[in-house]
Amino acid sequence: MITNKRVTILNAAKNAFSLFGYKGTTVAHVAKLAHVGKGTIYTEFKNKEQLFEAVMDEILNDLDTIFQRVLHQNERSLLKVHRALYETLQYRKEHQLLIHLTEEVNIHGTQEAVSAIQKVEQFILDSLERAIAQGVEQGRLHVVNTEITAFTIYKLYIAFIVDWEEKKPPLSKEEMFQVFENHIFYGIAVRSS
Amino acid sequence: MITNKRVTILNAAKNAFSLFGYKGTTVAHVAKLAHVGKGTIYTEFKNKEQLFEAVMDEILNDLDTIFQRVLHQNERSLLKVHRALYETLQYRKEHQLLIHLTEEVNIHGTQEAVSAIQKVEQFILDSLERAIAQGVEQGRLHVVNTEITAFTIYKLYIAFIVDWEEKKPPLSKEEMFQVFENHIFYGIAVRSS
DNA sequence: CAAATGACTATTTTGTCGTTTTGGTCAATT
DNA sequence: AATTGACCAAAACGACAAAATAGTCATTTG
Repeated sequence: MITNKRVTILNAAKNAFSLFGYKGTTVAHVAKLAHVGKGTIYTEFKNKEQLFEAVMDEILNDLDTIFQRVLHQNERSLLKVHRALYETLQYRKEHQLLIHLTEEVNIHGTQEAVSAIQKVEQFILDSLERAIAQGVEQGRLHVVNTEITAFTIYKLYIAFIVDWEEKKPPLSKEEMFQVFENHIFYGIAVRSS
Repeated sequence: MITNKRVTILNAAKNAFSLFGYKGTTVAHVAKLAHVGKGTIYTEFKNKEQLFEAVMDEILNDLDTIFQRVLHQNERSLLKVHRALYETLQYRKEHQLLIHLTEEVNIHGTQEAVSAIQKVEQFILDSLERAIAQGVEQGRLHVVNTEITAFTIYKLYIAFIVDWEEKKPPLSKEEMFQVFENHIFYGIAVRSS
């Protein structure tokens, strides 16, 4: 066995949490998936919560990778921010674990699920804010308060990806970009003179 | 007694629902508040659900009044839309019943509460869309799709009035307007030439 | 006698308590 | 020394009883 114990357990846990959510996965189940005894898990992780946090950290890493990759591409600020956010939320939407956690928060009020989602949300907001600040420094964006702007853009995307799709056909990546461009970026005001 | 039976019951119900939400108010309680027998309620309303819907209709009426009043003032489109939405959401936020209903939806998944809130939300979206269409006709706004723009603006306000306040000090009416103006109306793009 | 009523019934909600499951430990095993 | 799974206390579940509530209807009332 070349992979070490910790990684093996972590992968098993990632799968289990992804399939069944936080409450839905038992430590015994993770142990079975990882082909280790239950006690072994407790030699690597203090308790179930810490195991879960380790898994979440991996996911935050994935998100970071996505953000870094997109933000280093050579595009105009606007498109960058859009692409970064869109891909992040797409990943978030597709990732079974995050879906399960969101459902868990609505059904039981699992504390772990709540703070996990908050952590992910805060991470996205922070990354977004940095991207915007970058645009401001380059003189490409006119922004009074980067935190407010990051919040605005984030909520707008969430609204379209989550709420809009509850009653209307989903917007494509390009349509989302149009909305973003027309509203946030250029504004709906008709310019006189 | 000059007020008729139906109105008396409706007022009592409005108070009761406002104080305790849908699940929290019992028909017996409404009867006592209205100083009528429980059976009397069932001569005017088919069941608890219909009584509740009658109360909700009154509230939608209030909202309509607010919208009409603001929209007939002589101001530029932007300010109108802002003011209409802000006052509507302010009313919504202050009205005990709507607060209780929102909480109810989060705790139990009361069907009545869900559809009531959806109804209110749809009403606001429709009114907003009409206000925007008006601005477009007058050549004051450049909008591709009034439904999408209404949705965008509405969600933005909700985000600031509900989510933002969970972690940051609330924005004043003027600050809200600034955000609205900077992002949706003028856009954050820096204009060259 | 038509409208109003509250005691009554059927249904839903809440509380309880014994059973099962699960997170975490630790003495036995490798 | 590292690993393990039987074991234990605590939490979750669920079946059932008790309480609360929506809705009905025979009786009362103005």
